[in-house]
Amino acid sequence: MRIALADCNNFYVSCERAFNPALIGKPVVVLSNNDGCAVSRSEEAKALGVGMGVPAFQLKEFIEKKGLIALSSNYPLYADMSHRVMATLSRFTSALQVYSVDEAFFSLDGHPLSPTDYAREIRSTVKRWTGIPVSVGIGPTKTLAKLANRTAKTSPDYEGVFDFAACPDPDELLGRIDAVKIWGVGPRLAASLRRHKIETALSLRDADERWIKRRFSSAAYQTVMELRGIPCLPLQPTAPTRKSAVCTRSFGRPVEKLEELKEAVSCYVSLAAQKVRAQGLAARKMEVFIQANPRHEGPSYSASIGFRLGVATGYTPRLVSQALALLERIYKPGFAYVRAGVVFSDLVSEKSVQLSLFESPEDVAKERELMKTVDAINRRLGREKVFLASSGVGRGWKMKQERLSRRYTTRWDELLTVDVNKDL
DNA sequence: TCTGGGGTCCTAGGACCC
DNA sequence: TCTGGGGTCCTAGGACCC
Repeated sequence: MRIALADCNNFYVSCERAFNPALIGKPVVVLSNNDGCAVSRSEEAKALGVGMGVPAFQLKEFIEKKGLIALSSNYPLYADMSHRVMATLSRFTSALQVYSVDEAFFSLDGHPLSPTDYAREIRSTVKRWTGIPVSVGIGPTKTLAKLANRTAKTSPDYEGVFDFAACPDPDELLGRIDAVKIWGVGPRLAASLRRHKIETALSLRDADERWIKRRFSSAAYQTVMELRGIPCLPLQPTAPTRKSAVCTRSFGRPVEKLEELKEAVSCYVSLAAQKVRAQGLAARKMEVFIQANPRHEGPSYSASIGFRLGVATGYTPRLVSQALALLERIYKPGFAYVRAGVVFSDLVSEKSVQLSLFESPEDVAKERELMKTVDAINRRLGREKVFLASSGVGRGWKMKQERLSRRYTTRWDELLTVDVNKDL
């Protein structure tokens, strides 16, 4: 069994560079939602010492003195580029598991070329067809493919492709990898392991697996087995249907009034419900939460409340009114709220929704038709052209995106134009 | 002054049942 | 004073991932 992991290098930054070559060779970061902090960094930015998750205000000095370029995140662009990369990868394998926006696992079994040669061909094709640089790691298990990918990325000698099987001294390599870098080992587990003198991938691999299972978890046990080359995490080529959909935002300013919170929650319900409907699903459970910033002066407060809907639905007006009722129950005046969110879970297929005695199938069909129309309009004319008045008309709940690039690939009016008479 | 957002899975413990 | 045992389901919270 040979599993490969293709992972795009600095994905968001690479997407920006694909359409704006002026960014190549420069220190660039892409900021999170609301321009909050750095979430993707070019190699040059990393070399400057810009850390992952560094808040935007701390970047100011880098921007002014070191020429750092900071961009707002452009999700429509990244989503489209992700599809292009995945479509390209899928030409090379029958079993592609899209693991995240910028990563995919796939099987390399049954190809005539050596795994390394095949991976090189894949890598150069993706670069040529999409402009996105990817690294490929190969191993007998997903966990080892992940580690191999890391090696492919961090050691320039390998030119973006590394096969664990081709490694002359795997123990030496594993001995150099900090346990916390292993897929599935987070800071908490790593700290506990350290207390037992397990500090590297090598020592975790050679730990007593029964003890690991007893002392920690079955997930940790699986990690140990995977490090030994025994697959516990199978390739899952078909994407499972989503189990939840959430929308949460920080406000960027403190909000005290219930009316304003209501607008925000209404807006988030609309967005999350749209995600649910986009997959042909309906929600049976909803949760609303609000948070008054513990970092601010004065007392902090946060609360969440869940509700089981009698009948699963994706109908925004119904969901909004329910959410607002929940919000009223947890709202306490006198706090400076900085964040709110909604979670939909227990999602079921729209087609198999069990109606109650009091629902008329005709009404439900009408509701669905209405939502379908609204979604279609918003898809064509841009997000939230049609929305509930309860979401407010002040546009106060939109994301802050002050340094946004164009949606080069998904909007006709934002296509890249090239002036052929001008030198680049 | 300004520190993201969207997911999944596991586990422990409570409620309840027989 | 002694106070079962086994099972299910649900929930909250933790941990981890990108």
